[in-house]
Amino acid sequence: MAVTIKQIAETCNISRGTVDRVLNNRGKVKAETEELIRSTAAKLGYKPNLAGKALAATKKNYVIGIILISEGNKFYDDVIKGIGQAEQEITDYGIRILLKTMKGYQVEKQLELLDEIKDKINFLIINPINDDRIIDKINQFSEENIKVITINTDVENSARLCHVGCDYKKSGETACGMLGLLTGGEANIGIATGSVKILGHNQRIIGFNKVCREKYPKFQVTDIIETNDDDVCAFIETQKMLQKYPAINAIYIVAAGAYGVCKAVTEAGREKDIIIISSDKTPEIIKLLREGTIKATICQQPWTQGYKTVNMAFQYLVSSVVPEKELHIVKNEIKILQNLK
Amino acid sequence: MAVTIKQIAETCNISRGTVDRVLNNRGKVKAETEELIRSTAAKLGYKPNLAGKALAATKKNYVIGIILISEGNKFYDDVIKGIGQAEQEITDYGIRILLKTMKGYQVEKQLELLDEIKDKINFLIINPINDDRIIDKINQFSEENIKVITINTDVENSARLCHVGCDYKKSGETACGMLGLLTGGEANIGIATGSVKILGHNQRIIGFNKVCREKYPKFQVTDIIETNDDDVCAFIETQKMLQKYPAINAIYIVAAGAYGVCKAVTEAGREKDIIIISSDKTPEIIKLLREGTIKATICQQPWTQGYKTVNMAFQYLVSSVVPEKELHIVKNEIKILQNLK
DNA sequence: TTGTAGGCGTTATCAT
DNA sequence: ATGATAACGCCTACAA
Repeated sequence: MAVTIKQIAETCNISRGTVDRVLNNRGKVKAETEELIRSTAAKLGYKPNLAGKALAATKKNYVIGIILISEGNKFYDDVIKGIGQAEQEITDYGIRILLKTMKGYQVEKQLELLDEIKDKINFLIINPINDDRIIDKINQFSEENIKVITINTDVENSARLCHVGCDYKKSGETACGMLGLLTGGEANIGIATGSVKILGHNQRIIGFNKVCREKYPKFQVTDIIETNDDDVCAFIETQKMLQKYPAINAIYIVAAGAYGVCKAVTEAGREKDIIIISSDKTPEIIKLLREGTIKATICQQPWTQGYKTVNMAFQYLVSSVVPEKELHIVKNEIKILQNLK
Repeated sequence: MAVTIKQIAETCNISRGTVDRVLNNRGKVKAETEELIRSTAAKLGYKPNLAGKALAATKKNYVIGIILISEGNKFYDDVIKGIGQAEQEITDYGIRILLKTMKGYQVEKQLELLDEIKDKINFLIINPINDDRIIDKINQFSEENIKVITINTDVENSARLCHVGCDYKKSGETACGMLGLLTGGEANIGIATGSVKILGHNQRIIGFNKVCREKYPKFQVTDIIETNDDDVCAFIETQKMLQKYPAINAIYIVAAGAYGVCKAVTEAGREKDIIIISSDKTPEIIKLLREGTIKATICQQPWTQGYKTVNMAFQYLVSSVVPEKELHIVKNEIKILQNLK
């Protein structure tokens, strides 16, 4: 049987209350008793019991607030499913979830949501815009004992507990590795990114280029276009690119806009001789994989991102467990027609 | 706040004890009170609270027994890691794990372990040999209220609660799909299976052939050899195969023996023109991927298999939760050099 | 057949 | 600064 607070109290001839005060740093304990308790706790190998903590925590009615830039972005569908699963599992512990969503990268809007949610929550999960005002807000929440975890996108130098997301660079590396295998290592490549202003997209391209350089010297990145994550824009830009560089025989789609890119390729009658690799697994991409226009797509475990993040918030609230790592990086998954699931 | 037993008792003007009896089917309750309690429980939307149950369950000192045919099989390393993680998380609930391992498919040995473990455990997780005597034993455990979950391999018509494992057929399909992408859909293929007597291996081949037939008509499966999951045997058989069928330019390794197969290929100086795809992610396979001899490997989430299974056992013991599905199938993961992790 | 009460481990409140 | 006690939700032994 594991060691309990009660046992520590008994071996020290001290009340459970005092032991609790020491072990949870609530103060108001004489230095020597504190010392005694800490040492015997260590000696006996005390580990707080989650079930007990959880039961006691039900009284507190904790709320986890979540802010996602998810509207109009199918990628987040699975993130939200993961959140939902975790939510189900932790309602037993009296913890609720308050989810706010928004559309597009407007700092003002996100600040507004933050203010709106602040006095209703005990923990914040956010998909932050990389802006100083947002960082300030995160730090402020943190100081007022609303701890923060960032999900999917991170911000530098903030007081967040940790970040849960993917390794964008590795995602790009994997895309290039896949393309290397599918082409025999020789290709003229067009890259369709979302925006050169978005860090994650750039990191993917950096990873892609790295593998090009180190492993596939005959890969030639001929052009990079921006889709602005919009299918129409993607369509137009891809058309232009294919006209300008007819030698292109492979395309790496870094972000959204896959449908537009593929439409331009098929309209040009090039779907047989251009190999396309994409990112993430939206309904459109699934369709394009089924049709054979896209050969493979690199995913980033969206469900797991949502699930894990909520679970870490739960652990913190109930057991004051601070995530052991600052970065929690999910896997890059390669999906082809046969393992789409 | 969620509904509790206490609340149901109060609204029914009945003691908590009686409500507990009804809700947990302990009998000895008048039919009409039972009816009353059940209906109000349903009306109020009662859901048992895990934290409460778990805390009460600590007194019971439950033990989960696990029997794995894992010795000398690196695949299980990650399964056991997943089990370990789950174990850590549930010790808080006073549940322990008792792991027994064995080597090779000897029915007698597994029966022996089953007898040895029986009176020490409250739940059984097993990687069963497909034999009637084992099935009988599983049914017997189940009747004596030691419920069973099968992991990685399943047995038909047994009283197991459910099975956690991979979809071997899809694994073979994915391997073929990958090979299709890497070869342009034209190849002379040699298949190196473990044993034609092992169900999972055969299912992989069935899946592989299915995609051949339906999607890659120019794929030709020229030869199938058995490695008996042994590298030396794999080496010898592969040598013979390559001599007999020099046209072979792709190999699908279904089970263990990858090192032996690859050794034969490199010794024949054919590593540049034979594309090799394997299964699972052992240290040898990682090495061969790094060297470029193997191009891709199809994995089956071993960690998740271990983790999930223990968690389901936990849920059953603490909350009598019977798995909602009879089959819990993990994903087939494609790993190449860049996303090995 | 039903009710009562104490305990699982932790925490919060009130009293000392 | 410390102790005592009740409570979280559930289970169980015992009493009625």
